[in-house]
Amino acid sequence: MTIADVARRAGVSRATVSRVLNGQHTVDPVLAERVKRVSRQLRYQPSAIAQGLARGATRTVGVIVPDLANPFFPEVVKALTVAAGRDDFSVVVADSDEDAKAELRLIQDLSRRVDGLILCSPRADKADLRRAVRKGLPTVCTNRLVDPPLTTSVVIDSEHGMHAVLDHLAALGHRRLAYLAGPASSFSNAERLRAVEARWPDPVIVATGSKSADGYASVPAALDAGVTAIVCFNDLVALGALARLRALARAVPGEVSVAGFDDIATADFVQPALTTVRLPKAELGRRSWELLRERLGDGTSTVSVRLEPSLIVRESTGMAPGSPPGPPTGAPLGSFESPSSPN
Amino acid sequence: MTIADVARRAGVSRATVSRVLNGQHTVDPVLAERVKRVSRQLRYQPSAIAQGLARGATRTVGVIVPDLANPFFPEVVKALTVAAGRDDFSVVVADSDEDAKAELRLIQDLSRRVDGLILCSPRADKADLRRAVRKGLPTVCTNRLVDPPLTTSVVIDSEHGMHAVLDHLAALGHRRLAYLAGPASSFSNAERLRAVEARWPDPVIVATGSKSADGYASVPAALDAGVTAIVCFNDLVALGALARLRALARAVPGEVSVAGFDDIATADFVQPALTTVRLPKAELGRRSWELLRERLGDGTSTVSVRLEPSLIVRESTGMAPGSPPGPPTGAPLGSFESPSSPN
DNA sequence: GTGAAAGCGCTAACAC
DNA sequence: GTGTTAGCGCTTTCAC
Repeated sequence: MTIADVARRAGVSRATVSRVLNGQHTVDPVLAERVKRVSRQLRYQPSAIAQGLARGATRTVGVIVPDLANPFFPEVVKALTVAAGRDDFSVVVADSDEDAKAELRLIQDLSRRVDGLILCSPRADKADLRRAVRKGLPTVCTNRLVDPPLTTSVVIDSEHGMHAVLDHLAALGHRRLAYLAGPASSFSNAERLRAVEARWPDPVIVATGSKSADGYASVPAALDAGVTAIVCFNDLVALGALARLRALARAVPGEVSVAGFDDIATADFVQPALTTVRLPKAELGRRSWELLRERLGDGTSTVSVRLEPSLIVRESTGMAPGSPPGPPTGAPLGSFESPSSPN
Repeated sequence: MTIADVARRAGVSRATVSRVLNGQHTVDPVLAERVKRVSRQLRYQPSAIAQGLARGATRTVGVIVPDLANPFFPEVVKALTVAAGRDDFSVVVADSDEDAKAELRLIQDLSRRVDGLILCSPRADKADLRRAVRKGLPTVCTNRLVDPPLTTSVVIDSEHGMHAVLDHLAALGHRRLAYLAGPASSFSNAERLRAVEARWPDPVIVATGSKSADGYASVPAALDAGVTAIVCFNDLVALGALARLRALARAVPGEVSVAGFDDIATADFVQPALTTVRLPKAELGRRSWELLRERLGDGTSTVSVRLEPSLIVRESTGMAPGSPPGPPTGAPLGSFESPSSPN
């Protein structure tokens, strides 16, 4: 079932079929109608492969994420897909399983079949990334700055987000705090880590991963250091931490407060509901697409975008044990939102 | 950067380059080495598009899921991707957002660019599905039987799974039970629904969706009917139900027991830990690939596979209020696992 | 307005 | 062994 079949049955040339099917208005309405009818009854579907080769473009973009099982990424991908779809682009998703090598392989593989790439929270190191993307196709990164002129990024103001939780916790009277640090290869983690260390006196840093099981495993280390507050790399880790604290019979937020990052849907459905730094997931996806679309066009837009997170205070954070009753001495923060702004 | 560039620089024909790069051993080792060296230093990457057109096959399969944000699907997809990767196939994932129309569009779109399709829990109706897949490329469905000879499936024995929870609940003394039914378009839901109605006397059926917010919203209706046990379409819904019960100050499992389906990772990290029917997600993915691979080969393997779920008893289910203390009268079930078996 | 023909980058007969 | 050649299914000048 090729364009030739349609052309023959419609008594026109393949060129004409192509014109009609691509909405060129330069065709006799009568012929156009005939072509449409025939291709409909033949259930003709042009081969995207052949179109891709002939056009030199596939109208497809690839997005690579470290872990689809972390609901954060699907949220971003969904918004991205909708936005790209509006511009008639398809998106294909791939999961690197938090593995830098696999990520690099996926970049290579996808590069051969798509018009552009969106790397969500890429884990590969700078040099490898630069090499993989070099001379390659239009690429945008989310959650990471990579060689700015080469690649354009949409990032989150992690410092702001971290400061927001930290100030909130300080106002509640907490003095000893732990940060459950995520993957060493995560740029967001590095930024968050830097922000805690800069803002909080002598924080306890516990290296962990990005999954609930990691959070579960890391709680004892934090507790041993005598903390009353635990800030986690992400919500999945925070969920694990909550579970461990419960297993250890530590009241949350009575004895220890817990906060996460991301604001995945589940954060609001657990007990106690999770206080977290919400990242604008949908906007992250949308903006990523917009940036990529620009690069796909003229090619050399070099602006990056920075989005602002917002603190969502729920039930997992409260007064530090032994703090004076009544409102905290710091300014009440509550749940504040900051508008995101381009940069 | 095409194969012609490599050929020129290596002083051979394009055919030879192609042979070398495709691992044909029919080439002079000296030439082969030279070709490899040149293509390496030119950083040559064959165009998957051109290869696809020339070979008539892309070595890529598409998988369509209703909702990537439900961790159940990423688990399946991950296992599927690993299995396909072992056979040198790439996987592209698409999310239909629980929308039958979108799903059909995705089938159409992907059909034009992949060698085979895996439809996870497809939501479109039988007729549309049959039409979309008809004469189309090799397809396998998971979680749904669709026109068996046309499409081959890997399904879960939902009846068995439902019976397991139901028996467990009955043994705990429950008499009034609600089933929070998922999307009407879900085959799994239809099967589970049929199983409750066949096995439980006068169950309360509450129509809901597939997300936590749906579960949250549906709890009052169940409570109004005076139930002491709630079985949910999936774990996400169960998480929402748990949250609502807490908001309503109903003790779980003291006053009401809750169970889900799937066993997503989070099920074990919430409070109380969720009793659920575990579906063999990894095996679902693996078997789907194996079935598709067979169809990709000779083409007409027509066997389907049925996998067995297992009841995982955690903390969200307990004795019905007012039941006699001591062990339940029914046979103790605990957490039992049944080996999955082909069919 | 329409068709013929060239070509996208690759593979695979088929000769040599 | 290796090169020549003919496509794969489509788009797109370029004549007519």
